[in-house]
Parts: sequence; C-alpha cells; structure tokens
Amino acid sequence: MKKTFYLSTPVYYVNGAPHLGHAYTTVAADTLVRYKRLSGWEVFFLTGSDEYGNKILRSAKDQKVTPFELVNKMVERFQNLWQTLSISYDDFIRTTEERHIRVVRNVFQKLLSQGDIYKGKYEGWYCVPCESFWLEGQLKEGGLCPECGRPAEIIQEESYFFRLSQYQEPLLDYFRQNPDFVLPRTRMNEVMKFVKSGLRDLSVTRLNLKWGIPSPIDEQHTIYVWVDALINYISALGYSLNETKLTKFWPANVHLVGKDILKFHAVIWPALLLALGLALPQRVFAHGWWKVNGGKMSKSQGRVIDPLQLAQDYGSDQLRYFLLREVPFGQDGTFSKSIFIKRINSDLANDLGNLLNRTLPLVTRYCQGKIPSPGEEKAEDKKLKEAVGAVFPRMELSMETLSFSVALTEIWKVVKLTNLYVDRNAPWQLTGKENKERLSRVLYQVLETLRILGLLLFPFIPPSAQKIWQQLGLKEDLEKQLFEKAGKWGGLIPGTEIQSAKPLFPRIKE
RNA sequence: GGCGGUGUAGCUCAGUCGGCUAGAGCACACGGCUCAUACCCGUGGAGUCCGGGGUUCGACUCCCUGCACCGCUACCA
Repeated sequence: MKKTFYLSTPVYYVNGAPHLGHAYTTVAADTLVRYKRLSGWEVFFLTGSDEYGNKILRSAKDQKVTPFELVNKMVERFQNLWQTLSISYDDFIRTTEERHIRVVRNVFQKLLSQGDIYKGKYEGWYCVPCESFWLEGQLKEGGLCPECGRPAEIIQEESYFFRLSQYQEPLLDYFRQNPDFVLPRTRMNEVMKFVKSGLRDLSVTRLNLKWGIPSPIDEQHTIYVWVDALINYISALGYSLNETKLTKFWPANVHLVGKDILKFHAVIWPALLLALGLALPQRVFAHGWWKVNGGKMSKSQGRVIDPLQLAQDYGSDQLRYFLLREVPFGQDGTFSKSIFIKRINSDLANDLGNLLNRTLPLVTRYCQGKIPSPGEEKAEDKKLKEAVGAVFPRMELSMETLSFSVALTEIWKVVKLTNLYVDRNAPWQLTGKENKERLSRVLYQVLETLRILGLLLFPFIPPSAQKIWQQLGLKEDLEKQLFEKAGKWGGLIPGTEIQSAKPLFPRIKE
C-alpha cells in the first residue's frame, strides 16, 4: 500500500481579493505535494475558503451585495489564481458547503454532550455600533474602539465555552514528545511558552451573528468562525458522515499556515482534536510574511501585491520560483519588483534557460537534431553524473523540513556545474571527425542532465519543467513520473528527435 | 515588563564539536570564450565577524555586560 500524505493550506478568508501571502502558502503547499507525488506517495492536498463572519457581512454591505454573492465572487477569483499558478489541489472546501456545515454541527453536538462544551457567560469590551468585542489591550487610549474611535463598554453575554484549559497538560505532553510538531523551532518555543502560561476556556459561540453556522441546540448562538474554520480539515475528509477518506488520510502530515494564525493551529486545533479523540497532526509549519517597502502588506497603505498581476506580467512559474527561492521558508522576506526581476533573470533566464538554449542548437547542428549516443565516459563526465545523482538525497533532506530555498540552491549547483562543463568541453570545437565520439558524449551528458533537472524542478515550476522535457523530445507527462525510475541516469534514448530551442524564460527588461 | 531570537563583505545570508590566510550568491572591476536569452567561464577588491570585559595555548563560535533591531505575550482571517 502507498504511503499517504495529507497537506492543507488554511481556508482563506474571502472578504477581499487574494494577495501575495495567499499565493505564497499555496505555491509552497503545491510544491511539497508535487514532490511527494513524484516520491511515490498518495497525496491529499486540501485548500479552500472561509466564508463566514462579521467582516464578510460588512464587506458585502459596503458593496451592496448579499454575503453569498460576495463570497461566490471571491472564491472564483481565488480559484482562478490557483489555476493560473498551476495549483494541483485535490479538494477545495468552502465553509458554506452543506458537507462542512453538517460536520461542524456534529462536532459541536458531540463536544457538548460529552461536556467539553458548556454554557457560560462571556464578559468583555464591546463596541455597539461596530458590533465587535475587543480585548482591553486592543482598545485605544481612554477605552475607545480601535475601529470607530467611539467608547466601548463592558457587556456580558451568554456564550458556549470549550474547555481548553483541560487540555493544557495533554498538549504539553504532545509538544515534548514531538519537538518538531511546530516548525520553525522558534515558533515551537513560542507556542510552548504560551501554553505553559496557562490556557483559559474559549468562547466558541457568538450571539446574533447572522452570517455563520448556528449551533445545533441553540439557534441564537452562532459557532465562532475559528472553530468553524478549523474543522474544515476533517470535514473535507467526511468526519462523522462518510469516513473512508478520514481513515485513509488522517492525521494530516502538514498544516501549512502563516505565522499570524499559528496559535489556532498549534493550540486550539489540537485541543479540539484531543477532545474528539482524533490523532493530532504531525506538523504545523508557520511561514513568514512578505514585506513591501519595508512594511507589512496592507491595503490601506497601498502595499498590496497582486499575485495574479505578477503572474500575468512575468509568468506564473517565475513567481513560483521567486517565492520559494528568494527567502528561507519560515522567515520574512522583502518583495520588490527589482529584486524579483534580478532573481528571475539571473537564475531562470541566464543559468537554467540559457543552458538549455545553448545546448539544443548544437544538437541540431552536429547531431541531426537527434539525441546522440553516449559513448565512452571520462572522469569529468562521471563527476557531473555523480553531482546530479547527489541532488536527490539532499533534496529529500531539505524538503523534509520544507526548506525550499535550500533545495533549489542544491539544484542550481548542478545547473552551474553543467554550464561550467559545457565551457570546459567546448562542444562547438569538437567538430572534426576524430572528435565525433567525444562530441556525442558531451552533448549526451548535458541533455541527460537537463532531463533530470526537469524532473527535479517539476514540483517548483511545473509547466516550465514540462517544456524542458518537450524540447528534449520527451513526450511523457512529468506528473506521472517517479523519482525512483525517472531519476536514474540514462533515461534519454539516443536517436530521439529533439524540438527546436525556444527560450523558456525570456529575460525581463528592467 | 516577562520570555525568545538576531546583529558576519555594498546587499541577502552560511559558518557543524572553539583551531591553520572567515565563506556563498547578487552587485562591482578586469580578463577569457563566442554555442547561447549581450549569455557563460575565470580572476580580483574589500569585512574592527555590533561595543566592552572574561575563560582559553587559541573565540565569529563559550560566559558576563552594554547597545540596536525583531518576534511572542489568546479569541485580530
């Protein structure tokens, strides 16, 4: 039986258009699952949309549409972006779907009946005009609402609570036994500290919120959006309805999240799972943010990057590559057009694209456009071949910890080495009859390396990798390959006709 | 305030157990090549390794201290 791999992105809150951060999480997720598929795993890759809550209600009012019309429109934009970015998700779950709502209500009911959810009173600062609760620390000086600036007041309301406090010790036990549960490590420390400092029970319903899932026994109370949203990870697998997929894929191998929503995934979600008697996910990975002009991305300050626009202007693989290569996954990064363009030109156009594009014409010219036969292997040939082979174990190591930039650096070492190999062996000088065999060997070496590079790069830049294969005359679908077979040196069959060279990554003029 | 982290070439960062002239990529300068997307290859310059003190035969690496910056400190999708 195949090993299974279940990876999720968050369900994205669709009160606005997707921005670079959404693209970042999803591209990273897609790359990881593509890598796993090539490694022979059976993958379930889930993404989706979170569609309830006050903010959406308000956005809808502002735009004079119904909330449902708003989220439908936004979901379409997200899905359109995913298609543009070659995102290969297996399922897209919307929290407004019946299959999700039923599960959320079942979960609520179960927790209620076993005493993990109880009825109590919630007390807090409340702004009446905004209909929002605030924490004391969030209020502006003088107890003013941070949103409208009017005074907030303390009110009490009935609410259902989840006994989060009960799970403090079990959570800590789990953390201690799985020190890599949260990555990067510094985030694990933060979570650990937070839990140690004491957990309070969590209010999991809101009164009079009209855009949400009503609790099963008390329709006045709407289930708190976070609880609703987190459950998507099991509702998509049919928890409490049809559990075939749940049995197969649960627990999740990785929940990929932005660092802003780490605690929900590393504390509240595991606690809910413990209460439900389900296994805990293996890993939660919190990645960093892209900063623009030195600050956090924000609409009000005009610091929003539209990933769709970038993909349309410069290419979707170019964007995928940049996001994963430029910054170590987990750290914050800086986005600017000029950094972006430099990276693309230097790595994709000059190093990789040009390698392919300088080699193919030689094959056309000296080998009648056909893959030559390898012939005798010299020491330097062997060196290149071994360097190519060495990438696989290194890549496995780095992908294990989601170190995409490291994996790409490893691949690029081979790209550079191959360019060097071409220079050293100068195939364009091996034109005489006496050199024919050597010429064949040299070109075969480079072409075969390019074939394997295509395979290695497929998780990162899928359509471009496929184009590399096409230009090499390969007709197979990269999606259906396995590292185990296709990663073996010698896959190119001499005599195969190559295609004419076409620049893969045109240089971008600044 | 508490806890955690960071401070290394112009820029972004690597530097495992403390050990010979501190590294990479990009940028810059010069040279080579001319198959190619004016590309690729080679050579080179520069760094008080945040400041101060200590341990040690020896510290970028360990300890103390000062400064600067960043993160977390629950109901913000």
